[in-house]
Amino acid sequence: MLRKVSQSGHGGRNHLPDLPWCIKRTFLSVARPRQLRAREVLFHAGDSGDGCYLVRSGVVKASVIARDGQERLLAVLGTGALIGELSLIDDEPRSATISALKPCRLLHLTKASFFRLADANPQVYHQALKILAHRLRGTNDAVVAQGTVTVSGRVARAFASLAEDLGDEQPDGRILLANKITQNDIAGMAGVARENASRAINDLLRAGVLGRAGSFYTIVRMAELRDMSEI
Amino acid sequence: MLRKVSQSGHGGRNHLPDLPWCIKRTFLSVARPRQLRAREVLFHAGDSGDGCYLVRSGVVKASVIARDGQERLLAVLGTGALIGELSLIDDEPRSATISALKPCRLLHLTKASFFRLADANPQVYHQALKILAHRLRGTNDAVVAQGTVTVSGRVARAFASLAEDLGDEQPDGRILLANKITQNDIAGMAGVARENASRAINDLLRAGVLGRAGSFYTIVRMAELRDMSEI
DNA sequence: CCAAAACTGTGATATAAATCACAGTAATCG
DNA sequence: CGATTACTGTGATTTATATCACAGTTTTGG
Repeated sequence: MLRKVSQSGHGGRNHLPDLPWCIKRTFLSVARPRQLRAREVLFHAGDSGDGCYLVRSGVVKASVIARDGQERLLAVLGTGALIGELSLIDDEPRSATISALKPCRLLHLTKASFFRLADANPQVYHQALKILAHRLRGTNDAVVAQGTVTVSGRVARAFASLAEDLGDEQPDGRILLANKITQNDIAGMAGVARENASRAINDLLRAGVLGRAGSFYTIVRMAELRDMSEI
Repeated sequence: MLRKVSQSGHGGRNHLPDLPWCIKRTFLSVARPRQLRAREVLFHAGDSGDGCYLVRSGVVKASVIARDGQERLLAVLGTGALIGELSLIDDEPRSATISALKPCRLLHLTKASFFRLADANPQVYHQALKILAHRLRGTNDAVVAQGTVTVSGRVARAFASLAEDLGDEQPDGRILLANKITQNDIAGMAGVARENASRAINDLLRAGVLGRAGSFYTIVRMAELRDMSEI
């Protein structure tokens, strides 16, 4: 989880803030543990589903398959992320597929438990609203960016979003993406062809905005990245 | 407001469902009236703002100006729409500019009143969560569509969204868009050049999916429109 | 009611990005 | 540890969409 950055920077896009204490407490008091092996699917888009999950450790991805078979990655989420809240709230089918990128420990909270606890403690409702509002700001921005920003900008945006969701700030200020990320992942998040993502990534590496060690990227100049992806 | 369609069809995208009774009651009990003249701006993106508004009559548009000066239209909203809920919840600046397309009567609900009432009646929280969850599903879809769907598909999607937000179902099943809509509006919603929106609209008119009377469009075959805009 | 302003339709051209093609490199697993 | 599979980089080509140009039409407001 990202620490300093997520707290200082207001501008997070698809970022799930560290869960507020009252939501965390809700989870810890009644949620049931669930394990995922690497590559295991938690649920598919379209499944009906009860309740939501908290990622206690590991990394998952949220994706949808477009009509033409292309996979669009919505986010890569690490420890502390909350997933499946939409179906918790509205009983509609899962809006995305969640699958594990590494082995995960999750906590599952049923709809019934959530509302029982929230009804008893409106703080929980208030925080849940904040979480959704934050996500909504992020997706609103993404819609506009998608139609306005160029390919390199969208690739920059993908990295910024990854930084928020699973970045780890180092002592020297760089942000380490604590998971192997492929060009396909980036392309899927930015909604561009893999080849063009490749070119854009290399531009960022050459410009020194990004760094790479193996297939682990680091973000060297976050501000610049944000600026590029700004709408 | 759309009636039959909004209730039968699950698939609404950017649609604000008719407000549930408990939210409506909240508004009616404590909100203060506010008038807008045509073209008047309620607030700009970036403004700080307290509280949210309910559209009692008239039509407004929500838009953002991209960095390059291009206006992106997020939605055109009619009677019954709720606007400004994000800042109500999280105290962040307004995420979009709201301006009146015709004279409007609004009701303004302050943050303090909202939370006072909601704390006393968790039903209100539950419904507010549902409203945000619904919007989030819509914007999630829009992000994917934006990157996946062709220009004509996005134009179709813009019309579908307008139908949800201010369509009026006629006895013969057609949906009348109860406001003058320009090609610029459609282009701004679809995120395409005006000229190309023009071509796509004319294709839809020729195909008989849309109809037009003056600058009032009607949706003749909603199912087909949805299908085209599907991701 | 007339002039100015805003909107529309459609061709011609330019351009960003997708797609194709393929060789080189790294990762996985049997 | 060697072989298959997955990932990466980069050129060449094609394609969808933006942009330009401009004439015709409607709407608006003084």
